[in-house]
Amino acid sequence: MPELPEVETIVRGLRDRILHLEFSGVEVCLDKCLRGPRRTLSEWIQGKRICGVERRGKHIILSLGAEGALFVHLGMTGRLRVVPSGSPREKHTHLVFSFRNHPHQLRYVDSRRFGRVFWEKQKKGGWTSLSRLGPEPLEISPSEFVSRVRSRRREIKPLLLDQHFLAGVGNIYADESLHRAGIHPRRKSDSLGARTLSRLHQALQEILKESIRAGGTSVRSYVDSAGALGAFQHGLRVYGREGESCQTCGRTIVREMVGGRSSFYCRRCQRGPSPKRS
DNA sequence: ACTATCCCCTGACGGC
DNA sequence: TGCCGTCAGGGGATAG
Repeated sequence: MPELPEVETIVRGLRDRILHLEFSGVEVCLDKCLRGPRRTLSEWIQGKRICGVERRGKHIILSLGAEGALFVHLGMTGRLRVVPSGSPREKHTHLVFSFRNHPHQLRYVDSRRFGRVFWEKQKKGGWTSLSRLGPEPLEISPSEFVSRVRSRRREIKPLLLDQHFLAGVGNIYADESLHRAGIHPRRKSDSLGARTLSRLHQALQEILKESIRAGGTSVRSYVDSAGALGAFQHGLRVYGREGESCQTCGRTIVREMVGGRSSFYCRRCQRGPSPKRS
């Protein structure tokens, strides 16, 4: 599941490998991953140069300068890989981008098909397709974060996962930061105190930065643009650790659905909003 | 403005 | 060994 740290890792890798290259074409093997007509993409991309590789939330932005940009959201299992043009295509390769005078291709692979690729012409006032995203967790200040959380009335975990509220946090980092901050995933956002939320803000930033430093978390299928695994899965304290002991207090970590998502937490370190549930 | 539910799709996994 | 049913999961759509 590529979340912010994984996407950041991919973006940094792509920056090293495809920045300044000029697209010579794209082969579309699966229309459904495109938001927009394929003819538009192939015509439009032809001869354009990649002048920036950026991230916004979980989106990868290949900037084509004054012309516009190409956006990639990797969904659950999406990958962007830079590989030699002659190398065998892995299963579920949906898009193959080629470059002028360059021996490598950029390939988009996605077994689950939840990812998508879209493009937009440059216009003033930012990208329309990203305009609804919330602030970046690594850029928002503690006080903004606190007031933003307290202005809503929702369970804290689903709120953290809401990309309109905050852009880039997914299931892994929501669970990890709530554990580090000692907050139960079902606590109502407006019931949390300023000190508690400052702790959450700090935990979130620390964990995201630690994971970026480790090259992301490789659970399931994640690899970076060069095919390398991340290492932050070794730093996870609760995610995927149902039945194991909490490293802080020793109590067994539980898994429970919150807002429709598996949530891993420690009942001692993260006290619930009510002692029972039904 | 928020919640619940469905859908997309495939690999992994359990049962037999 | 293999077939089959079940399910997770990001996010968009839709209904309430």
